[in-house]
Amino acid sequence: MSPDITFVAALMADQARSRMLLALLSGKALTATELALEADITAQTASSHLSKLVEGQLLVVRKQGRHKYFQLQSLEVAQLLESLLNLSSVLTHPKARTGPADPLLRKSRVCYDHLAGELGVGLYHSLLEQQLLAEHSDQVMLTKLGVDFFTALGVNLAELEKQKRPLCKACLDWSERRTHLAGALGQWVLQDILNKGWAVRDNDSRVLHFHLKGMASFCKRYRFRTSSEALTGSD
Amino acid sequence: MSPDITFVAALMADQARSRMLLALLSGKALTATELALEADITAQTASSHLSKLVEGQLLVVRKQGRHKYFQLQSLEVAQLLESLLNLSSVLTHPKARTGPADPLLRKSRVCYDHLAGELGVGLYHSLLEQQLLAEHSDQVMLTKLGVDFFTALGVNLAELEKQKRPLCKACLDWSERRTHLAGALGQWVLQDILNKGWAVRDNDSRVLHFHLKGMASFCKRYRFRTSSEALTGSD
DNA sequence: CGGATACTTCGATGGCGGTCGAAGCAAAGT
DNA sequence: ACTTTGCTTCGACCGCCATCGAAGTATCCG
Repeated sequence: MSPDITFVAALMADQARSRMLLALLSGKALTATELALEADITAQTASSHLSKLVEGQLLVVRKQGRHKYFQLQSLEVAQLLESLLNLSSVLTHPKARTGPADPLLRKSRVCYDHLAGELGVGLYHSLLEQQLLAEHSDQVMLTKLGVDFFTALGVNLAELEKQKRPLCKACLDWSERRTHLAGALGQWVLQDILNKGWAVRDNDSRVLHFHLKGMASFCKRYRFRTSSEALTGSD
Repeated sequence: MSPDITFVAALMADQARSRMLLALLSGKALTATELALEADITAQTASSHLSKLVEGQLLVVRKQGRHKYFQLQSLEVAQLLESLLNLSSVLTHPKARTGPADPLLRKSRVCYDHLAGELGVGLYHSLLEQQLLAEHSDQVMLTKLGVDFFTALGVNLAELEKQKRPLCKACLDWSERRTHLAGALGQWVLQDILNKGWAVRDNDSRVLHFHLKGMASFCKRYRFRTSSEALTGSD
């Protein structure tokens, strides 16, 4: 018997709630007040909606003093949101290619907590081709070579593996129609990019702006070429 | 600016409408009366809902005499439905693997109009490995080798290419987290499987039941092995 | 041609749920 | 200790929309 899809759909069918969910798609944790501003509603209305989203298991909440920080519950929630964005975009602009219309978003964007878009997919497939990563059925895992590779990069794999989430997870990428890397390792990669200053997050969207040298370093590190080496952003 | 996702979500947030949409996920064309039965509502209510789904571009309708046949508008609609099914399933049964719970659905099922599940993914990747198919960015296309391969199978590629849809299209598979083949060629493959009697459709679900010999023939034809050669269904 | 069937339209009904003013509790700051 | 800020709860209001009886149009069949 099919699961009931109306429950989840209804949670996303409200303007205020959808705005808050989309604001969280960048993977950031936002407070109730910030989300109320995002959705342009009062604090009490936001409180009511957020309660529904948490009970509905689409969001998780963490309390710090008087502040409550909300985040998307899982990668699956993020993916559904991207899927909705995709279809909504197609219906609005039928001639558009799959995925976000914005070329910047297509190139590199934050999906939840990891790198997506052309660069995200390029990374994943490069790792596959170099046999650092292996797919088996719906599982993805590092090979022995891959373990050595990332260990040499300074990744504490033992620590990452202690997390409740899988180390490597395949995330379906809507702009590229292929897979990019999610999971603890995917998150590490994004964090590393940011820590190294190779790219910066866009405050108002999910775009990840790579610098010229940052892009080159990223591609060199993971050994692949992009379809275009031309970049936005300054060095 | 993000597209408005509430419109699509709201169309799927109603019990009656979601039932009708899911009934159409197998790719069949159903009449308004059949859909009203599916959703357990009166003809007038169904008419009202179907009108919304057609105007909302989730369904297309074809009139034959006094009968009106409805179908899902596109692969994207099917994919969003699968994505919703997936998350709804995860929320209901957190320990479940991604994708349908039913092993039969995971093995081989109809996704819209083509083969999905383990077999669908196996096919796609086998074609890639044999270099009959090539991926480039978000496009998928037959290679010269691939053209020869399918021509030798009796596929009229010139005819398929005349269709408004792409010949090959990557469809993201929720149970396998990888890609299976959609598009005109994906449809041809499914039709060929059915025409040859290698498998039969399940009347009450999207399961595709392969016969023992049919499975062997399919794997031999496309040159790949499944994780298990054991099958349900009789020869 | 008349009756049956498929589907549509109209309009009324009533349940649902988003919204916010008012009030309250908890944490932080002065 | 008092004030400010973050967030929650309560309850009333009102707009939205699914639903179906009634009636109508179009097509099919004997």
